[in-house]
Amino acid sequence: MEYNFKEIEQKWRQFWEDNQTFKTDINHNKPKYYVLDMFPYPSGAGLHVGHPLGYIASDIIARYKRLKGFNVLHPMGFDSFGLPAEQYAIQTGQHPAITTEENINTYIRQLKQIGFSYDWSREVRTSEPNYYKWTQWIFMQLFNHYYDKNANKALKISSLIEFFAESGNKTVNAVCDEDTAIFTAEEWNLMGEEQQQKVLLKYRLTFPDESVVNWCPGLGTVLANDEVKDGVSERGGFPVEQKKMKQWAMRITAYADRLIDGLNEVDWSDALKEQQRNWIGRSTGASVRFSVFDARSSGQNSEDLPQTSKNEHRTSIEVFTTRVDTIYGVSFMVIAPELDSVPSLTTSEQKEAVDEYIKWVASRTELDRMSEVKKVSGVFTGSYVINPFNNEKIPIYLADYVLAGYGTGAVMGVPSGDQRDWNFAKHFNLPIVPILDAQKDMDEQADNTKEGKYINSGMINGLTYKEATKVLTDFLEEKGIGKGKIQYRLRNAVFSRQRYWGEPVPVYFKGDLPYLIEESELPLTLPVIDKYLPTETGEPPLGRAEGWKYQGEYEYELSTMPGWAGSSWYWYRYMDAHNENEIASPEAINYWKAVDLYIGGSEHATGHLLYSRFWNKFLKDLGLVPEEEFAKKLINQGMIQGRSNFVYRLKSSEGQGKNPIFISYGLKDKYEVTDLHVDVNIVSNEILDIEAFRNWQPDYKNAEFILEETGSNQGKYICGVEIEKMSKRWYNVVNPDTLVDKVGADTLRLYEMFLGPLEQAKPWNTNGIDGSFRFIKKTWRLFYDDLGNFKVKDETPNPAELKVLHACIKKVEEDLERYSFNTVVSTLMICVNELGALKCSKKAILQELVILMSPYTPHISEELWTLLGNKAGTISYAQFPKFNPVYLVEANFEYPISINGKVRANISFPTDALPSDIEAGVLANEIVQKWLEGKAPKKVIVVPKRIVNVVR
RNA sequence: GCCCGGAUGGCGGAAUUGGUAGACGCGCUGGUCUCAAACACCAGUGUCUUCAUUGGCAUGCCGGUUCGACUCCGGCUCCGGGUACCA
Repeated sequence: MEYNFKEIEQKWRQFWEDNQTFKTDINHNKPKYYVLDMFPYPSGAGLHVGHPLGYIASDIIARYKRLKGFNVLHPMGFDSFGLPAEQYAIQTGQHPAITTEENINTYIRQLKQIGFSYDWSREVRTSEPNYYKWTQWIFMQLFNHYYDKNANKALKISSLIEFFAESGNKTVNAVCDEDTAIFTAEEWNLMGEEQQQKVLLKYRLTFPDESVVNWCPGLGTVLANDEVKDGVSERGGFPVEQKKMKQWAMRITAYADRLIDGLNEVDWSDALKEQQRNWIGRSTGASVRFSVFDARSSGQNSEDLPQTSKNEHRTSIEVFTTRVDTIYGVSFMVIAPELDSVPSLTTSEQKEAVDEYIKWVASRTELDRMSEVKKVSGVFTGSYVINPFNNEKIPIYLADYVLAGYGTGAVMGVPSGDQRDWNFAKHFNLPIVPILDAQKDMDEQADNTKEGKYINSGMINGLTYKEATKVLTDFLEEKGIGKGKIQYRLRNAVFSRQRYWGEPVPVYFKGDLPYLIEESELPLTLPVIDKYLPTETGEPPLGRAEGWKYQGEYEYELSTMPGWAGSSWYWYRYMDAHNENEIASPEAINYWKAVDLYIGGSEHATGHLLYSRFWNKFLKDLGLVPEEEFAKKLINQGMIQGRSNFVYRLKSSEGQGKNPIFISYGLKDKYEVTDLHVDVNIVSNEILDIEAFRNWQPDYKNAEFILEETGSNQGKYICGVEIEKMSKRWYNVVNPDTLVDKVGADTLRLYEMFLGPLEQAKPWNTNGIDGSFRFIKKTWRLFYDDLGNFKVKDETPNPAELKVLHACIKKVEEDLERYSFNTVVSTLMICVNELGALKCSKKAILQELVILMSPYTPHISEELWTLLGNKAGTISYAQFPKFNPVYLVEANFEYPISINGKVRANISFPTDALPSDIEAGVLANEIVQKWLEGKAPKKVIVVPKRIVNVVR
C-alpha cells in the first residue's frame, strides 16, 4: 500500500470538519493557552507560500500545547476592511463587501487545505456589522473618557464635568490640548452648552483635531505616519503631502509613558521593542519661553511692527530643547513655516519674502523635502526674541528644517552645538559663539559633545554639563519662563479616512459640534452609495449616501475609521465571537485573559502592535480586560521573499515571426542576450523543464535552446536566479495549492518549517522539498513493507529502540519550548532514519513517534494513529510522550582539571570507556600530564565526575 | 547620520550555558536495482597534503581574554531591517 496523501488528507480534513475537532470551550479544569496569528487582509491574489509560514508555526504550538494538556484557543479571522477592495470597487462598481466575501472564501479554502487546527466557529470579520458594532462602541468609550494623570488612567468624562462645575479646571491634572485655557467653576457654569462641549473636546481621548496631516491625493485620504514610507503611501506608492486638516484624532500620547514602560514586561524581540521605543521617542529636556522683542517699548520705528500685532501679537515663543545648557550660544530662533503665529511675527518689510518662502515650502512634497535635506533654506521674519538669560536680541527665522508637528514647532538655534544650526548660521552669516572650553574649530563644524567647562555663558561659566543643566532648569522654573519637560515624538493618531470601505464613525454634528449617536442605535451600518468616489464638492464617498442623516436631521460624520481600528481589539472578540451584548463576556475574557503567543510580521511594529497596546490599556482602564499588555510573547516571522528564475534570449532571435533561441546560464556571457523572467514552477534546481517551457507561452512553442556543454549540467538548460519580491509579474509566485497538490499539505508544513529559523527573512526555494516528502514516505515504510503489508508488531521494544525514541522526545520538547521549529524537523528525520536502520516496527515506539510528529504532519499522523489501533482523531489530549532519561545511557562524563587551584580544563570520556570513576580520574591525570609536558605546572588535580553531557 | 540584526561548505542551515565546528536537508559523486531511465536504497562529500594513514588550515577581517572562542571583549568590512532635519 502506497502512501496516498491526497486520500489521507482529504479524509482527515473531512473528519475534523464533521466532528468539529478543534472547537474550543471554556474549561476550568485545564490551564488555558491562547495562540494567535495576525489575521490577514483577504487580498484578491489568495495565499502565496509566504503567508502560511507563521500560521504553520502557531498551529504547531497549538497542537503541541493540546498534547501537553492545555485548553488551547487558536482562532482565525479576517481584517476585511481595506483599500484594495475599495479600489476595485471604484474600477468595477462591484460592492467591496462582495469582493471581500469572495476573497475570504478563497482564503478559508486554502487555510483548511493546509490543515490548520483553527476553531472556525469563532471566526471574525472586521467588516461585518456585528463586529464593527463593537469597534464603534469602543470609539464611543474613547469619546466619553479623558486621561487623568493623577489616577494615571482613563476616567469618565462625566466625572470631569462634575469637577469643572465645582472647581473649574485649574487643579485638574489631565492630558489635554496645549492651548486649553484655565477657567473657574463659575466661568464653566456660565458657559453655554456649545462652549462647554468645545472645552470638553480638548480632553476627550478621541476628538476632531485641526492639525498637519499626511494627505495623499492619489488615494484621496489622509494617512497615519506609519502608513507613509519614504514620502509615499505604503499602499499604492502615491506621493504624500503635508496639509492642515480637521480630522478625528486619538490621544495615544496620553499613554506614551505606559506604552514605553509596558515593553519591559513583554517577551518580544529587542529589535521590535526598540523600534517602538524610538517611535514613541521620549526625550528629556526643558521648555524655555522667549519673549518677543517689543519694538514699541524700545522706542523703535513703529512701522517695523508686525502688522497684525495691534491686538493679538504673540508675546512669547516657547521652544523645547534637550540641551538647555547651550542657551548662551543661541544666536537665532527658527520656527516652522506652517505655524499660525507666522503672520503676526512678520514685519511689513519682510512680508513679501516670507510669503514667497511659505509658498515655496507648501509647493514641495514630502519626497522633495526629504531628498534635499542637506540644502539650507529659510527666511528672516523681521522680528526678534529676547534671550531671558543674557537679554540679547535674537532674530526669528522661518525654515522648513523645523517641523510644525514636533514640540512647539520652534527651535532655538545654537550653531556651536548643533550641526543643522551651524549650517544655518553659516548660510545666513549669523554669529557662532563657542560655549565650552573644549570647542575650538567652530569654522569647520559644530561640536555636540558635552565635555569641558562653559565659557561665554553668564551664570554657568566654569560649570560642567550636569551642574549647568540643573542651575539653568532651576532658574527657568523660579522665573516661571520654563521648566524641565519630557517631549515625545509620538503624535496623536489620525483616526479619519476619507474612504468608503471602513467603519462609519458613530457621530453626528449639531453645527460644528460632534455628538455620539445613542448606544442602542449601534451598529451604524455603511449606507449604500452609487459610486465609490468623493462627491463633486470634495466630500468623502459617504457624502453620496442619500438621506443618510441622524434622526433625519443631523449630518453624520462622513469619513470612516482607519484600517487599524478593527484590528486593535480583535483578539477579545475571538473569546466570545457571537456575543450581541458585549465585546465579549467577562467570563470569557477573564478565562482567556491575554494572548500567550502572538505570531506575525514585524512590519506591524509601529502600527497595529502599537495601536493595539494603546486600546488594550484603555480597555483595561475601563475595567473590561484584566491585562495591561495583550500579547505576552510575540514572534515575528521573517518575510518570504520571491526567488525569480531567468532565461536568456538571444537578441538576434527577437522580433516577430522569428524562432526564439535561448542560451543556458553558463554560456550567456558569450552572446548578446535579453534577461527574461520565467515561471519558477517549471524550473527545478535551476534546470528548465524545456517541454513545459514550450507550452508555457505560445510564442515559445518552437523555441530552441543552447544547452550547457560541460560539467554536471551538460545537456541541460540552466536558469539564472535573483531574489525579488514575490509578485505575479515576475512569475515567481509559488502557490501553496500547487504544492499541496504535488506533495501534500504535511510535506509543505514540514518543509516551510525546515527552511530555517522562523524569524529570519529568506527567499522561497522549492528545491529541497523532496527531502521532506521523502521523510514522510520513510515514515510510512515503518508501517508497511515493500509488498504493502502492515508490519507493525506489538512487541516489547529493546533498549536501542527506546534510546532512539527518548533522545527524540527530549530534543523535540526542548526545541518546541524555545520555538526552534526547524531543528525539530531534523530531529524527527534522524529518529525515523534510525528506527528504519534498526528495522523497528514496534507499536510502543511508533505510536509515540506519531504523536511527536503530529504537530507538524497532522494528516498522516492521524492516519497512522488509527492504523496503530488507537481511536480515530484523538491525538489530542495530554498524550505528548514522556521523556524517560533511563535510556540515555551513552553519556560523556566530564572531568574538570584544576591547575594550581583553578579549574583549567575539562576532559570528557564516553561512559563505555570508563570502568570506574577512580580509573577515569587516573587516566585523565595521565593524559593531562602528557598534554602539559614542557609547561611545567606545579600541581595538577583531576576532580572526577561532574556533568553528564548527553550525546546521541 | 542614528538604532537594531546578521556574516559558518556548492546551497538552506545546526552547534541550547565558552567545550568533538559543519547536525539535518538539498545538490553533487560512486554503487545497488533496471534493457535503460525515473523512483527507491546504500556509501562518500569543508579545504589543502597523501595511494592511504596521518597531518596542516578552516565559522567576514584585525587584535585581545581563556587550557579551550562560531560563541565573550575591542577595532574594522560588508549585507539586511527600522528611522530620520525630532531640536
